[in-house]
Amino acid sequence: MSHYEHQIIEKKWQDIWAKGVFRTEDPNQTDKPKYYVLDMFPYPSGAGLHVGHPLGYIASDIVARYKRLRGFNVLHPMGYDAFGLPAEQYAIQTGQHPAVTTEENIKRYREQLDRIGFSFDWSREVKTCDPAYYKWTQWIFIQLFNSWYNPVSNKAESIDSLIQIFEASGCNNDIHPFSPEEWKSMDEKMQSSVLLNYRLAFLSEAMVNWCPALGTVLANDEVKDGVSERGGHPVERKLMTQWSLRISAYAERLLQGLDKIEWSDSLKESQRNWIGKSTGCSLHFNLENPVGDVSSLEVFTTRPDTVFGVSFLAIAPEHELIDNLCTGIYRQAALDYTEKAKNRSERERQSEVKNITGAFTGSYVIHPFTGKKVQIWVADYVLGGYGTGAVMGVPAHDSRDYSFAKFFNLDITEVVKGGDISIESYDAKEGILINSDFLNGLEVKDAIKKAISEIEQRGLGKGKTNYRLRDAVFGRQRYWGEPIPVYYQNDIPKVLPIDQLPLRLPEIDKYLPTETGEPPLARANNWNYNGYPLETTTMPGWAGSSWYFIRYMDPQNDQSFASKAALDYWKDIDLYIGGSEHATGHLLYFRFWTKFLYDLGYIPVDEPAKKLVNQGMIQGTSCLIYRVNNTNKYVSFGLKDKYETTAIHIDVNIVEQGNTVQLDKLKLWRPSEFEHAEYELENGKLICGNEVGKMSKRWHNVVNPDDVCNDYGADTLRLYEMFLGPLQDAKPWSTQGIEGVLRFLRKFWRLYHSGTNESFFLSDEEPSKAELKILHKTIKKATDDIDNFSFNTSVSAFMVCVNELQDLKCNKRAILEPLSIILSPYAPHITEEIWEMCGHTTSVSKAQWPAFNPEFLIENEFNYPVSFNGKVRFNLNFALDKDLKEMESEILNNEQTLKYLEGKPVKKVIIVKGKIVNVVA
RNA sequence: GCCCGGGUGGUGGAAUCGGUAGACACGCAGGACUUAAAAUCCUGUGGUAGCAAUACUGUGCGGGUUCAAGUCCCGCCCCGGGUACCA
Repeated sequence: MSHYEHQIIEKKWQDIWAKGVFRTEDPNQTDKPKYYVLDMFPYPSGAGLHVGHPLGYIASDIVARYKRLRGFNVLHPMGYDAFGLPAEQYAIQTGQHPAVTTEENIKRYREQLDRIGFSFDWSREVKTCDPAYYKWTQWIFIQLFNSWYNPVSNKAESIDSLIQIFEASGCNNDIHPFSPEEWKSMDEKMQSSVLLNYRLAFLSEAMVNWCPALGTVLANDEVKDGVSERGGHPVERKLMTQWSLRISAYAERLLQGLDKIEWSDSLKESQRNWIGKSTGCSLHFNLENPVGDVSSLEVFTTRPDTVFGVSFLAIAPEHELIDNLCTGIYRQAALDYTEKAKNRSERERQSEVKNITGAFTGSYVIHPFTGKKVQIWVADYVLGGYGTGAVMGVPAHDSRDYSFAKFFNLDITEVVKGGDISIESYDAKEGILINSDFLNGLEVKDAIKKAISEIEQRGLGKGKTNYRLRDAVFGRQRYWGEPIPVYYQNDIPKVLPIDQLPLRLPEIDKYLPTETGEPPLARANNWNYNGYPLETTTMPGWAGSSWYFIRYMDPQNDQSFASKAALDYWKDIDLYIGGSEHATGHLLYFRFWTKFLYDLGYIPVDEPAKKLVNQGMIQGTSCLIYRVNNTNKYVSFGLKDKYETTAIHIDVNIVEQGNTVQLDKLKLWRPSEFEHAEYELENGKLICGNEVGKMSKRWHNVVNPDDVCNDYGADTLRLYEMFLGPLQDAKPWSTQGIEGVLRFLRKFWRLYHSGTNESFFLSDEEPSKAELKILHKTIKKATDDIDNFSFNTSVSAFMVCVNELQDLKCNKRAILEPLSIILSPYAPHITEEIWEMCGHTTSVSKAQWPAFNPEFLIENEFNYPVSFNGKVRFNLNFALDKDLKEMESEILNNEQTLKYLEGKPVKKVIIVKGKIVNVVA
């Protein structure tokens, strides 16, 4: 074979690899260090993979192959996040079992992945919908149910330890304190409901995001801008009894843990914002007229220093005392307002943020320090679900309070110097306190401390930390998810015994809720345990993905979720690659479950992934053609402004060079529309417009990697996706430039084919200094670039290397064999073929990464750019160890120097060794 | 609004520590080989002026630090992503 024929080579090696070349080594049989590189596993959708999906997989595969060459035992698995809404929606429409369609999709994904030449260890594949897998997801749920978060030891512990505390010393929290005797006298149901307030998996009545169109509840991260993330359906708030996970118990540790992991700053920042820690204090304002036994309103503030600037109190429309506080002539108007505010949907409230609304309740509180009467208002900018649902209004130093006070003409008292409160509020946390009695003259930071200590001393409140992070709703009114292993004995929720797992998903006739509105599982026959009804909601999509990285370590184990030996060897993920869209969902839940399992001693690490890299999205480039309105005529891009036109998306696969529509293919694509249409061309061509956006069927801009593999080969696809730009950046897909990569591989191939009739030939001659320099320069660059995830520049380094070796007509084995090893992580098929032609009988993936020898790069001279006042004028060659004084005099005596000095005296000569010379005149 | 990125040729991008801006690739122009095409190879390619050597100019805008700034500092403009009445 003298030509590079990618179809033949790639098929050949993929078949050989499928025999288990990339099987992970058993930790007991090897002393190699471990390296765990993981991709976020895909949801197998019916649409298959597009060219954007493999981007991260290619990067991780390069790292995996590189680490193997460096002598690591690499765990590089792949699997499927296989439970989820789309399969179920499809089942509802077609009646096909989601397990069947999911399995078909997985098969197609696998074929597509195999064509790209990934080195996954498929013997470790996991599927979250497999009962052998979800048995352990259910097992973890049971552990969560059987645990509570002990604030003293600051970790999760068995619920039994809490029961012991209750039996020995009762409970003295503010909400429902009880004595040991009272605890013992409670019946089972009462005890169970008390314990539910502590269990990490718990049943509670809570405000949830209810999506009527999907017929299910959604977690906070599954709702974007008031609509569901999947499908874009409206979401409303609804009070429901739901299974939830107490992630809020881990808020502080999830925050602290970020400091010790190597994740991108933007991603850590998203998680910090989502956790939303704020420190401040609670503060009680006594009511002028107490309501029953409630004598005060509690607010939470991060700015207790501004307490002397309070000119009103504002409470949320959901506040529990609202009915009691609305009094006198203001009562009706205030209640009307409350009712209206409560009925507005989340979406409306969000879209009308700028509108200032509120109503005076007619009630007052007494300012704890000044003794003055302060009005209580109800306002929808105060949220019922955060803090205490009540805030102190300090218009001078909070922009929302400021707009509110301006709108309703309330007092604005400046208490921190630094701004101009006649124009806007001064929110900054710096300045000197004024008009504030005992705080006067203090800096804000000190004033906050002083105010809190004063508040605590007078018994008005306490220093306090609040988190925005809410507990995660865990039940879904859906079929296609893990059944929750819970049954109800006399209405008391109990978890199934471990030996009853997995609790298999039952067969049902239809995948819809029952006529009475119960979840689909209620349709199942005999859905009970020993006659007691089983839970009918299922787990959310993120349950299985919260721990899958552990299962890959020991995927077939049926005694435990992974053996201790496997866990101790593999520990955590060294490199995790995936999209940033999971920042506040999956990546938070998976850290939470890891910390939980760590607390119970099941795993040896409390952070799942040491390093995380977000690959950017590959966007689609849509192609648009322009139809003249009310006609059947289409005009080329440059002519569209002459008419009133409508842009129409057409299939990108019938467009050449990014903008030339192939008319014959267009007519075949949609004959009814285009076969008999009229076309106005430019230079004989129909030119289309372009638009960059998400790659999706809807815009006809999906490019299938299979097509690219057919036309150019998997090695070209791999190199090209890496060459496009930095891994982390978003970039639109375009095949402009892919030819260059194919050309590079052909050149590379030709280096090894310098024999007669371009047959394979390598010379065993000693390589020259120049050849060794090129090779070692490239080894160094390739090594450094993989460590820095700078794959685009290493591809260009390979191109430079091949160009230079070609110029030298290099055909030396001592150069070209190591070159094929360092290229092999990027272009595994062509390098396997060449490695075999070189006479090796084992895979190039079993070779050793060539050692970099810096001696070959040592230069003894350097061609210095000589600049005058910073402008480079000419170059001079000097030995690198030359005496600087001598250099200086030689430069100054150079005839060109005289020319550029233009007679001016030399002030200074700066010589930076091996870099530059600058003459200052 | 706030937080995080980013702004460099016709295009994707490079410049990792403040030291020759534009590597590598695409595209384009010209040429070689060929009956022709494909493939391959060679030359040129930031802008302006010039036959050329060369000169001036040039990394979003305005200022600053420095012998030297795409890179550092100050002020602004624009683009992308995240997030929000979170007190």
